Amino acid sequence: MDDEPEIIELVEFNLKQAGYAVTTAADGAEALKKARSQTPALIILDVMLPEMDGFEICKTLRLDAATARVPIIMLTAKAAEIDRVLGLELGADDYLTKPFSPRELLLRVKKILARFQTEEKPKEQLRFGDLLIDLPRHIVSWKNKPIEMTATEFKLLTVLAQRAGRVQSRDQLLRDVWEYDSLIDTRTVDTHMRRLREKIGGAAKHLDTVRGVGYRFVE
Amino acid sequence: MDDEPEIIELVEFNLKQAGYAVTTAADGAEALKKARSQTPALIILDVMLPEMDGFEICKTLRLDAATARVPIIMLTAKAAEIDRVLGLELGADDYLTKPFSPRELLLRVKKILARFQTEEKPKEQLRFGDLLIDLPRHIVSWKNKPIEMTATEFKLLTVLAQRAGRVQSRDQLLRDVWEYDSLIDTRTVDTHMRRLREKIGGAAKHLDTVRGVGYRFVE
DNA sequence: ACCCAATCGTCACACGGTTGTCACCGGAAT
DNA sequence: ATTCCGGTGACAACCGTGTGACGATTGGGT
Repeated sequence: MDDEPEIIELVEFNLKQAGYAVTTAADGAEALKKARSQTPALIILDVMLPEMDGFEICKTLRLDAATARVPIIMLTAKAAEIDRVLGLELGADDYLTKPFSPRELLLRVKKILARFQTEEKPKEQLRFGDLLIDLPRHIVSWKNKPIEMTATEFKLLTVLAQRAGRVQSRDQLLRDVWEYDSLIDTRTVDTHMRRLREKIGGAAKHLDTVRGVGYRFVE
Repeated sequence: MDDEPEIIELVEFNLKQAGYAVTTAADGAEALKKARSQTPALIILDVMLPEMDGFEICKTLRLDAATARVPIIMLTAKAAEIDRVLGLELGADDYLTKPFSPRELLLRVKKILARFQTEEKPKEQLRFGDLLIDLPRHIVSWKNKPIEMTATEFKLLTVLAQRAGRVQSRDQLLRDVWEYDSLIDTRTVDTHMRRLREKIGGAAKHLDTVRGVGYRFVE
């Protein structure tokens, strides 16, 4: 599902060669329609598409119950987009940066399919020592005692924990936690970090401030 | 990474002769461990190995995110194995049948490295001997001990290290590190270089002053 | 419909670390 | 010998972050 014919053909040829059944789509609308009716085992999606871009399609696929669980591999030209692609907002399962080799493509496809066939879902729980974050249940506990927190605080903690070790700038956090771009002050992040730290008590040692850069969850 | 000492030596000698940095491993477990910690640019793997055979190692390397993208050349005695080696299941990038000539080995190595250099992602880590710069984590360590530094110092070090070997003028550094054009004195760079050198201690040997021109990171 | 509590975004203030600048000095280049 | 350039120490201004408080909004309960 791509705009550039050569890339479509390259992907299609190699996957068919390897024995996979392939369906292609010329634009976003067609892609969504086919994905919904056929529920494929895997979707390969180019970021650059006519009309609706790959990001939009990815989000839409995730919202529809019929396709929400189908793994998605994104094709992107920019390495800078990787974080966003794999992040919460889009939730792609893997990516390939153009140009890529056929072998690379097949490897990714095989890896993703293998992972999903063994029912290994994206993690539902994050554990760091005594800190436990249960995503579907929306529960955080410290030393087996539940910690009350608001939805925003939960999401902030989740985003940081899922990128454990990597520093997240305030802008990045605003995008991923608040989900719309910087209509709000970046200092708001500070306030929420403070409230989060107060509430999680001892687990606050996981929340690092990296001066001049942002915040980081350390294990 | 081979069992037969002569072959290991042959490969190692010839690659070093050609200017490549080589690490060897005596068995599969050691190979996996080293591959994971060093993430080499290329792995040469003998099919015949004690304990775990080359096929297993190849599969394991492909499954680990740290080594999944590293190209692999397999050494095999049997021409009949070639299909399997290059096929999807193993996904090696090339092979050599024993016996092979040093010239042949070098040709393959060169070819594979050239192919893969074009699809490399921007590096997340820079390593120079005992000095490690981790960009997403925003951490610098020397001999595995973290070094505290400010955001500006980190960026200065990063910019220099990413252009390792090439001299950067003070103006260039002001543009790339401070990101706006020379509202500040070029001598400010000197001060930051001093502070950086103080903090990174032994690693300061990497930071060269090129009199009359600027600064350079040497490996 | 009304009230109350909880949550959220913003602001002002304070403090400490960080940063840019300068003057001075020693050594390299000519 | 002289000039020029980079290293060094000191310092004041500034910036970034933590913090307490406040008003707006929301949502649930009565």
